[in-house]
Order: sequence, then structure tokens, then C-alpha cells
Amino acid sequence: MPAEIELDERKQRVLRAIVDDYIQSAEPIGSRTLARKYDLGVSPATIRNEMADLEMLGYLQQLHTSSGRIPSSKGYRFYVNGLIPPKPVSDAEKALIDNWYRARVRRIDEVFQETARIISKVTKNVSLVLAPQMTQARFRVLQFLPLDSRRVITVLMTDVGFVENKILEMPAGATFEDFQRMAQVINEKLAGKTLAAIEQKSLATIREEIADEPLYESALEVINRALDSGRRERLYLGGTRQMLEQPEFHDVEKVKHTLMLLEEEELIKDILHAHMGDGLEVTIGQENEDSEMQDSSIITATYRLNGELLGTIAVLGPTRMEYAKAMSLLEYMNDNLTEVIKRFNW
Amino acid sequence: MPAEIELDERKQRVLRAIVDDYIQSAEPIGSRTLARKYDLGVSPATIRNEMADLEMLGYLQQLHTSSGRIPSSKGYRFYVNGLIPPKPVSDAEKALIDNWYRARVRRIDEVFQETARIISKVTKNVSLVLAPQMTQARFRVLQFLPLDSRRVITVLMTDVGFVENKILEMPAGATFEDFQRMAQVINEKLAGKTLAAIEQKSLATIREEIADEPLYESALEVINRALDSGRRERLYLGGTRQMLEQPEFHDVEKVKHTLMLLEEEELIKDILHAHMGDGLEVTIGQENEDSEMQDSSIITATYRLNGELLGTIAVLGPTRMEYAKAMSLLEYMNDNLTEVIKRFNW
DNA sequence: TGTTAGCACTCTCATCACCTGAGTGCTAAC
DNA sequence: GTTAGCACTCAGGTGATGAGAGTGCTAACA
Repeated sequence: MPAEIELDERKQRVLRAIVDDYIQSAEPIGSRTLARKYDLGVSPATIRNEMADLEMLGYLQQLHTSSGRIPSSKGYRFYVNGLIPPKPVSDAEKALIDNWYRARVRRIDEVFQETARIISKVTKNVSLVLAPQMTQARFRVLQFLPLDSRRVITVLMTDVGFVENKILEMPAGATFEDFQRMAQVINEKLAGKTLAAIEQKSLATIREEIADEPLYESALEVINRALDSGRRERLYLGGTRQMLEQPEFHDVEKVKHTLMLLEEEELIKDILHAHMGDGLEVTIGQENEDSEMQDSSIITATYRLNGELLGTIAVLGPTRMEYAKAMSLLEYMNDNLTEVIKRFNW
Repeated sequence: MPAEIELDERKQRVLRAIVDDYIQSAEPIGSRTLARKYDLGVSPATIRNEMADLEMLGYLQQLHTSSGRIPSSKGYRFYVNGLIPPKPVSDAEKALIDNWYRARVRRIDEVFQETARIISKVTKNVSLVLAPQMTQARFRVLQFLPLDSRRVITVLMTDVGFVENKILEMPAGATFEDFQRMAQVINEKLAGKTLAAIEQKSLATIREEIADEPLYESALEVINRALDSGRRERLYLGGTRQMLEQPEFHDVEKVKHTLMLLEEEELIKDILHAHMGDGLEVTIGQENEDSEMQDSSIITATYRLNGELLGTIAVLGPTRMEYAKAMSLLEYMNDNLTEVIKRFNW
């Protein structure tokens, strides 16, 4: 039976009023106060009946016999799918956000850090930003630069300006020319390849060719290191302070629990990956597969550049969350992020 | 009147027992329980008299008429100066710490991040690590590398491998040779100078000389940016989760307060600078000048390399803190940090 | 037949009185 | 100088009480 038939128009109005109110107040609400605060055109008794029905159908729940109702995961889901009032990001907020970026962002990683910060600041919840892998970046050049008589700086660059560098000690017999030769071989082999395409095989052939050079091990290490950190997706967090504003976290134990969860970087990344799709995705309470997340909701948005999937931004909070606000903010930040990244000549 | 005369031996023993106990339990303690738990050789009544004296002299304080005593700032001070039981870092802990560094640290900034993490993990308090400025690093070379027909990568290096890089768009008429020429001028002027020594004056002369080159503004911007981030001391924080373990932070408001304080990066840096001296410094509760810190203690240690002041590491927590443990840990981390930094060819 | 008023009932939460336990200061005896 | 004893204080737990917000059910009404 489709949802449209399951809930008639009045039930929907009641449900919406309850969710709206609970999102604001974090308190269960009963029929009388609901009738007083919202103009539903019917008496508390009628609302009571509707509420009883809604509870039967699983949209509401009651903490104990005589307290008001609160929305269940199913209730929030219905609300998000159909009842949610639009709450677009205001022009003033947009201007604020733009300025913020301009003032604070200089390096590319700061883009992600600031994005996380902004999201948490506005939503007063934890924000997650998964920065893109750089496996699609192309190997540009490996350079050795003499530092002094016994040391060289190694610099590896890709076409997005991603740079890995290390200082190497020259062994006794080596000269700077040895390094130059070695660099030439490496550059010929790897130039233009994506980091993803540089596999052990191509490294092995290089290894053979330069095996008699001094320090060839170190040179390969620099490359490997660049590959490693290029493959690594970085996760940026924000809002571990802001979340304390939510009444849900007035209990220190809950705070601890959430912080523990957030420390599991791999787990968080997995969750974000699972939601990586197109556009906005909202996962509410018990819809989460992970048992740790059953009383949290997470909203994710995937950002792309030229059609290519780059990463994900997300808001994580209690199921009682300002979905409308968070959703439109994520949507805006998503577009914005793409723009900002473009500015960085990604 | 010197402290040695002010407190006779028995008073000292009583004070020490009280501080030891309070550091463990976080509860005020009274004469009877004190007599039961610690073998002081006298009756509760006698202890009561001593405690009354200690309170008169300002070493103890009472929250209300009939609860036990807790140490005052002055009490902690006396304890730290003379009564503190040595609590050296065990060999097992040392091994653990070493492994930790080895497993997690690859880049130089990770050294500081991990140091902060270790300190907070062991002390269950907030840790602060102020990383050294790089103003003493020497300008090594500015390089332009062609990326494609319209873009170049700019890389600026110092003798400690500190690298700043940016991708520049080439304007219509410019050629790569223009950049090479420009780089030559800049390198001649700046090579070997410390970042601190590169002032507006020398930049101005360069500006004059290359003013007719395309994109000279961008080149100078890269240099300026390197100077900026070289001058900036980075602050690493750790333990905002661990601090929740302390009973002092069972109240969410306190947590908020501390997190707010920690967000004031400049303030924190000022505080660390103020304590930058030689060796270990302990500042207890009301000894802090900042009014926000009156019920916190901070222990700082300054690390150096070849006699040169590099930075500061610190533990920040409630006045009730395991001073002995924190102090010996900081001392050890201090030495350790110097060693690790050396390994990075700083 | 759907809506509403009324009523009895439930449950949480705040308040108050009360008691207990841990602590104190003071005094007198050892 | 030390200690036992005693009267006193105060925080925190326990239990009773009542208010307030909520419910479900029934009967009356349009």
C-alpha cells in the first residue's frame, strides 16, 4: 500500500507539526500543546486519535505511557521525503560563506578544512569532508636539487601541483650527476602516467635500470611515498565543539561515544563510501546499517568535477536534526566546492 | 619566612597525603579517612588540628563547612616543589612511544601531531605542541617547471626541505623562458638568506628588476606566501577526547568552556610563549595570569636543537592533575622530540 | 459516522521533610 | 602535645506528595 494512501492529508499535517516541533524543542509533544501551537483546525481529542493511529503505523513513538510522542525513523523518513519545508540558503549566508573561503583558504587542503568548519558552524553538528584521492593526478616530474655538499632535495610533482619532497643524504661516492641520470630514467618512464597507473610493475623495470646507481632505493621510496599519500583519501572533521550545543549531547557519555566513533577513520570512510552516489542522500536512525549509528542521521552529498566523482561532504547528527537546513546547505556547499576547486586549477 | 620553617615535617606529610589522595580520587578528604588510608601515626583529631593550620596558612581549602579539604593552588605549589614523588617513564612506556613514532610518522608535521597525541593519551589531558618557526630556514631555490602549454608549477625550497608550491597560469604573450630569467634574478638575490632576513626591502629591489616580466606579481606572491607560512608557528592540539575522562569535565559546560579557550589559537600561543624558558615550568591554577585559566594548570617544556630554542610542548588540565607523571613524560618527550627532529635532517 | 467534551488514570518531575554519614571545632582528660 | 568525646553542620539519598502534561475511553453531538 503506497504511502499516499496510508496517510491522509490531516495525518500528514499532524505528523509534520510534530516533527517540526520536536526538531525545534527536542521535547516530546502531546495533543493539547500541539493543538494550541499549531492551527490544525481540530480539537486535541481528534489529534489524540490521529496520533494513536500514527503510532500504530510506526511513524511516532512514545517514551512512556504518559508523555508526548516523538517521531520514529519512519516518521522522519516520511517527513524528509514529502513534508519538508524548503529552507534555501539565504543570500546573506551565501555571501558570508564566500567571504569566509576567500579570507581563510590559501592551500588546497584548507578548502576542505574550511568546508568542514563552515558546515559544522551553520548546522551545529559534526561535519565530514572526504577529500578526493589523487590517483587520477599525473606524474609530472621528479627533480633532484643540490642542497649542500652532502645532501639533495628530492621533489616529485604531479599535474595538480601535488608535491612530495624529502631530503636525502648522499652516500660517500655519489655525485650530483648520478642523481641527474637517475631522474632522467625515472621521468622518461613515468611522465604523464596517472598515479593509479604506476604499479609495481613499472617501478620494477625502473629499479632494474637504475639498480647500480647510488641511492636508487631512496629515489624509489620518494615515489612510493607520493603514490601512497596520493592514494589516501583525507578525511576532514569539523564541529566536535558545535555538537555540544545539541541537547542530545548534554550527557558526557554520549559525547564520548560519538567522539570514539569519529576516531574510527576507516569506519567513517566506509560509511561515506557507501553513500557515495549522485546528489543528496539522507540516512535516518535505524536505516543505518552500523549499529553505532542507530540513533544518528547522516546526510551526504557527492561532489564532482567534469562529471568525475571527487568526494563526499556530510553532516552527522542526532536523528532530531534540521534536515531542511542541512540539506540545502550541503547542496550549496557542494556546488561551491566544485567552484573553489576549479579555482585551484585542479 | 621560608617555607621550610613554615611547615614542619608532620604538616608536610599530611599535606602530601591530602594532595596524593585528591589527585587520585577527585573527592575532598577528611581527617578520619585520611588517618585510615595513610599511616600517619597520629589520630584523626591531631590530623584535624594540622589540617586547620594548613588551611589557615593557605595550603588547603574547604568547599563548605563540613566537607573535607582539598589542596589550594599554594598547596599544589608546595607539593610540586618539594613533596612530589618521582614517577619516571617506564621502559615499557618508552618502547611503546618509540614504536608509535616509528609507525605513524612520515612527514615532519606528523612528528608534532603524534607528539600531541601521545602526550594526551598518556596523561588523559589536553596537550599542546608548538612547532618551531622556520624563519631560520634559508632560501634555497625558486624553480619554475612547465606543466603544459599554459601553466607552470612554481616551487620554492629552503634548506630544511620546506616547500611551497603553486600552479600559475601563463598570460598570453609569456614564454617559459621569461620565467627562467625571472627565477635567475630572484635566486641570485635571495639564495642563502634566512626567511627572517628576507624583508620588504630586498623584495622591492627584486620587484624593480623584474617589473617588466610577465607574472612577476605571481612569483613574488609565491615567495611571500612561503615567508608567511614559514613565519607562522603551527600549534598542534591533542586530547580533546581524553579530557572527558577527567571527572572535572563531567559537566558539559566546562567542556564547552575549555574548547572555546582552545579555539583561541593566538591566546594559547601567547601563553606558551610566556612560559618559554629553560626546562620544565609548572603553572598552577591562580598562578595563571589569564582569568580563564584560574582553575587549570599548565606544564610546559621547551625543546631545543643545538642550543637553539625551537618550540614548546605542554599539558593543560585541571589543577588536580598528575603532576609527577605529566612532568616526567614531558621531560622524556622533550628529549625524544629533539632526537626525532634530528632524524628529519632539520 | 466522524468529531468532540469529559473524565479517570498514568507517569514524570519538582519539592519538601527527614535521616544518615562524613566532616568539623572545641573542650577536657591523658 | 596528643587524643577521646561530643555537639554541631552540611550534602546527598530516600520517600511522600502534588502539580502538570499526557493518554485512552466513553458518551454525546452534528
